[in-house]
Amino acid sequence: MVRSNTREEILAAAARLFATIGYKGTSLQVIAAAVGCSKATLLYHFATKDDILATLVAPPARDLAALAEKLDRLDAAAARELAIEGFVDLVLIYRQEISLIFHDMTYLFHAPSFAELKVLSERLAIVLAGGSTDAQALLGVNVMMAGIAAVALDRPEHGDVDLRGALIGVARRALVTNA
Amino acid sequence: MVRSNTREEILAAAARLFATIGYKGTSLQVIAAAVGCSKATLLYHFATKDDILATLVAPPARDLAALAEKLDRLDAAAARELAIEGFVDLVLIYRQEISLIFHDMTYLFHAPSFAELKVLSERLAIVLAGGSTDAQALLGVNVMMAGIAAVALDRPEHGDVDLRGALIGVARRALVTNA
DNA sequence: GTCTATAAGAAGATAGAC
DNA sequence: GTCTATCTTCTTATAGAC
Repeated sequence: MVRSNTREEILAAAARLFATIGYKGTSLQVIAAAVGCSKATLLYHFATKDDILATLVAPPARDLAALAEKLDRLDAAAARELAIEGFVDLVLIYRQEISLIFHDMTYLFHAPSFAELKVLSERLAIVLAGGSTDAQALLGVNVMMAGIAAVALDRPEHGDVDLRGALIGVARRALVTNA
Repeated sequence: MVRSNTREEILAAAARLFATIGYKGTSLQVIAAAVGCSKATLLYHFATKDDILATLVAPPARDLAALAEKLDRLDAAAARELAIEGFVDLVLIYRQEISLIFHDMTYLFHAPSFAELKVLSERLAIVLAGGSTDAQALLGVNVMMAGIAAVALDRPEHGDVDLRGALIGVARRALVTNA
């Protein structure tokens, strides 16, 4: 079969499959079947299976880095407000990619290319905790982040305006406002 | 090597590995290495790899069923209070098992033996939403449940008294008190 | 109850035809 | 750019010795 955008179709199928059944649980065979091509075609467009994963994770990682940089230039309270909205927006834009990051975090974070991602998400967590590194505040942040990422994948339909507001609402409530 | 409790050692190693790197990501080879026995010994104690998983999930499923039955006999407000504490206690007691359930939910829920677990967790979610099936209330519940389950695994150390209180606090805050 | 050896198949990846 | 065929390694599971 001849296509103009096989590469994009592979990425779309892989994102969906990785997010739902995990990286390890998704074989090249399954991705190829979803796209309607052979395993060899997958490996013509991407050097390895890991390469597909890295390609998927790069854009959200780039946007998270940009968000972290913005946060650095704000005081704690303003940073936290932007962090909440920025995190929810990232999750909504990249819901599949972020679901897979949380799904396979243990596996992913052993890869060197994800060390940066880990550092960035820890910086975001501290900002969400209001600048504190207090264990209880960070616990609330981690519950909120993991919960929102897990939930976002289950709502791939539209009506995202409401979903955005609802997620921001949950995030605000979950975070202790100890100011 | 001769042991008195190989079966229990297998279950302990499998729980830890399934929770951290997922069911599909954990091979019998890896479990056997962790236990210090051969793959054949694993399959002497358990018929299949799936049998190990089913054995691990059975106790939390049984306790969740018991909790759901208790909740049925309370009014909405009292049920919600018990549901919050009951859920956090379940997560703390069975943190590895529950982490693996959330980790491999998509995979697991295709198996018929997990249909009951899905029904039970949905019933719990409705109680946590204060008896309502309103989409926004259920969203908060789902964020809270997934977030708490995800976070609990990362805290295998002691100090569980504080962790229990902190998780209950997050849960109460995340749930909308629209009474 | 535990082991080694092995079967049967699926995994990721490569070679080479078209 | 896509395919079929193949390689190697790893998977789950079984057979049979001890």
